[in-house]
Amino acid sequence: MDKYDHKRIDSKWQEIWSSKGLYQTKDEKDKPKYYVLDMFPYPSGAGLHVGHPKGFIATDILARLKMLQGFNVLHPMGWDAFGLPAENYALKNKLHPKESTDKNIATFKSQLKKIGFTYDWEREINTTDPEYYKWTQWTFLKMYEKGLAYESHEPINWCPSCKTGLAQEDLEDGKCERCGSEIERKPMRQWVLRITEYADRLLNDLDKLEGWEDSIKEMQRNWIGRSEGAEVSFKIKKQKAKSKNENCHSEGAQATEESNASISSQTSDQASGELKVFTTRPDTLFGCTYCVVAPENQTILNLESSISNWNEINDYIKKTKKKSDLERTDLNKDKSGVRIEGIMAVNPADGEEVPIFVADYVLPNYGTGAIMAVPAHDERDFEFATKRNEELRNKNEELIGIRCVVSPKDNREHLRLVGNTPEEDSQKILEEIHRGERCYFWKGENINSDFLNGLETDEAKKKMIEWLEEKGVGKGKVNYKLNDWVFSRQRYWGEPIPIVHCPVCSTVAVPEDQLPIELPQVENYEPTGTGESPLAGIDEWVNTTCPKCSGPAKRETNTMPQWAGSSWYYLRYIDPKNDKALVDKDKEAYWSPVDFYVGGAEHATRHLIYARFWHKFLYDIGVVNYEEPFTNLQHVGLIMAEDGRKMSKRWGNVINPDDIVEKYGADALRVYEMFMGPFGQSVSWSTNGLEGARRFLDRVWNLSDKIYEKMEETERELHKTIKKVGEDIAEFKFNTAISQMMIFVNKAVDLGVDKDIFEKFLIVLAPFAPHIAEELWEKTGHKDSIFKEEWPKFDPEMIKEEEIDLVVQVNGKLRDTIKVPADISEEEAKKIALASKR
RNA sequence: GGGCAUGUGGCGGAACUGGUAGACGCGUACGACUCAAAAUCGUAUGGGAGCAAUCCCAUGAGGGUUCGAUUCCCUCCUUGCCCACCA
Repeated sequence: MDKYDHKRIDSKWQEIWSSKGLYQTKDEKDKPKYYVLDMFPYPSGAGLHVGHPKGFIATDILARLKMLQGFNVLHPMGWDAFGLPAENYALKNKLHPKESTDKNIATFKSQLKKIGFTYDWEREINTTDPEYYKWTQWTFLKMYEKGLAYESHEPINWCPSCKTGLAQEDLEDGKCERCGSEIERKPMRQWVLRITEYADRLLNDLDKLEGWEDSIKEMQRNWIGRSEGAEVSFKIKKQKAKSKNENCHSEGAQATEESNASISSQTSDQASGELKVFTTRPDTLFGCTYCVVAPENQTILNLESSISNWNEINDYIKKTKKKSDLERTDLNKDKSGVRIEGIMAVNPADGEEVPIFVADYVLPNYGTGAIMAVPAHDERDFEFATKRNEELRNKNEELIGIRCVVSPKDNREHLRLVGNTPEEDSQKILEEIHRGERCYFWKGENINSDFLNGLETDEAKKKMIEWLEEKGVGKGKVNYKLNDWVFSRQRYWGEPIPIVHCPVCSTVAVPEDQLPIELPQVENYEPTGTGESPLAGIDEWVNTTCPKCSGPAKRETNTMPQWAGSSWYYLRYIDPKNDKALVDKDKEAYWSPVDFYVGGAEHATRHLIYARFWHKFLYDIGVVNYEEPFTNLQHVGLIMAEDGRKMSKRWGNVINPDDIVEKYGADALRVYEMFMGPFGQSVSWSTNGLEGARRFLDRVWNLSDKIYEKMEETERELHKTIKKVGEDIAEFKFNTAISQMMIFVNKAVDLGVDKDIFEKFLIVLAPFAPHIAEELWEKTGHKDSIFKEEWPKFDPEMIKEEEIDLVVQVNGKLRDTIKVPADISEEEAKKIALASKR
């Protein structure tokens, strides 16, 4: 007989599938739909390595299973071709991004086609196609219309090497995620999307996403970073001339009492402003002994005239600016800061005047950029106060108070929870806080806090917020770590932002019927580094007329970030050629949402948050009918090189799927990648393992020549296999599915099979190894594709074990193993066991 | 520092809601076929004791619950990922 000739078989079936249009998806609305989606790749110059197709193989298996189960399946592919990586690659290789992108797409596509995917290439999309990005721009206009897209001049993250502003999400360790350069903070005009408006919905709807892995949901929760607390206003007053405390060179605790004594002393100095702070612990307001503002905070700049040591403050602000983000967030670094002389902040709770510092441990872009410091109950404040006090003590000046207002509860369980050894008791901790030797930031009971005394933390918080609101000096407030999305890039290779700047009408949206605003062809597309995009240099494109007044105007030259086009692409596959709408309503209603989405975990806090936000917006304006885009989400584990490192040109350990397909066949690659280990886990490539997969296919091939008679034992195994493979694919447990198929084949080789059993097995195998399955299906006498068949049903009777081994143990020791009927009752089993013991 | 994972033979990994740990694959050893090798097929393969039936030990470490724990609980350790002065 002939051998399994994978080269002939692979290309034969790939041709047949494509010429017959087997995988072209029709909108057959009488059938149930199933939408399986891969995160579309950006076509880099390096081409695919063997790790890329792993996720694609998985979705392909799922798609083929669903086809066999009678679903109308949508399984599309496209290209995320805009953005920095594509542009940097083009720059490096001295090519126009358009040319290099097209070339790379061609390479990727040919590589993918060799693996035999069910992609419907009629629906291929490309984010750089004007017919596609027309709708990206359209959505931007809608957001602008609703006030969700706005211009801002706040300092943002700037990558000096990529010469563009970046979003919070584009940083890694304070460095540019793409090139690793240290990020600078640079004030510049930019477009920003108000994603924070959706923060609560993005957070709360996570609970509805039962088909998402918990780890990814948790990452999103942390990224959104919701915290409840209060915003409190401190009045700013001119500092009185140095007074009674001048002579006080005592310890911190005593200084605290001194200042306690002055609580009610009212001054007649004029208030010269207000300092707003955010805190999650309004219950500790009575423990506030100073305030800190971030160096970037505008409040201090406005108070220049009242500040007596302005030069010193100004120096500090300048120094901070020079620090990179990395230096600034370096935790090991001592907390630096300068006291602002000449003004004091008034604690609204007790009227006490407390000093104000500038310090860079307070971040400008969280909360109000200013805090109330409670050193007795916050680690960072404690560290700062302790450090300052050392200096102050040397200078014989008044110390910063460390005032305890929360007493740990005298409860062993509680103390253990908050990280204290059981020997420590609350009294001892309390004494230490009082002496200013430690801080305590967990919950407890309020003391030294006037009307909060005796209340537990949660109640105290509530009461304080009520009180603040009543007095009009503060309010309950929720804050997020999530920042609004910095949406403009000063680069060439992105969607132009459809806005016109008119000297008369200022900022004007481009009317919808003028979309798309196409990216002009230019000679020089290198970034300028000036804060303007290279588009600014193209006069004939920049100069336009104002849509409102028809006067001369200039186009917006910033472009959108890479994440723009990928935030909604899954909707476009549903209706890729529609020039009237982003997506047809009926088609959207049929196909949406995506049933299963597979891609890298690195997108958990970028693409997946952006896409959810974009989708919710489209929901709000009635474009889509469902609030969440992806029902099930599964992340792919990386494939590492055989040496355990990441596959990379640098290490010379990259394996190209083309070579594997050539040598072992597409089906061997598919089976092996799914058999390597649990799908979500990263595993190292092993050529020996790959050979094992190929051996399995050879055994299947050889089995087709040994079809004789029906064997009950084999038939039983078949039914088990049908059940297990079907279930395992749905749970993405491909490794155990393949293991079960191997068990079946081993049994079939040993005991024999008949035609019926073998054919059913071929259908089960087909999603994994479609080429060989088609070939053998034809060989057994079928004319049509195996994928027109129905997924076989298993007979529960065939799966039941008739007898099971009952293990008899006495005191944990194995005494006997006896065969009993599988459906035995517990009592009977006991009887038999007891009888056998004797 | 916080969050989420993770830890099982020489290796990748199985083990359903607690029930004979090591399925399946790789590797290795021996055997068959061959003049020989490769490929293929067969047998064995966690460690220890024994001629053997069989027994003892073993799922990161240490405790606990249970007739019985890889699985549940507590303490600690390893490795990986994500976040990180977020008030």
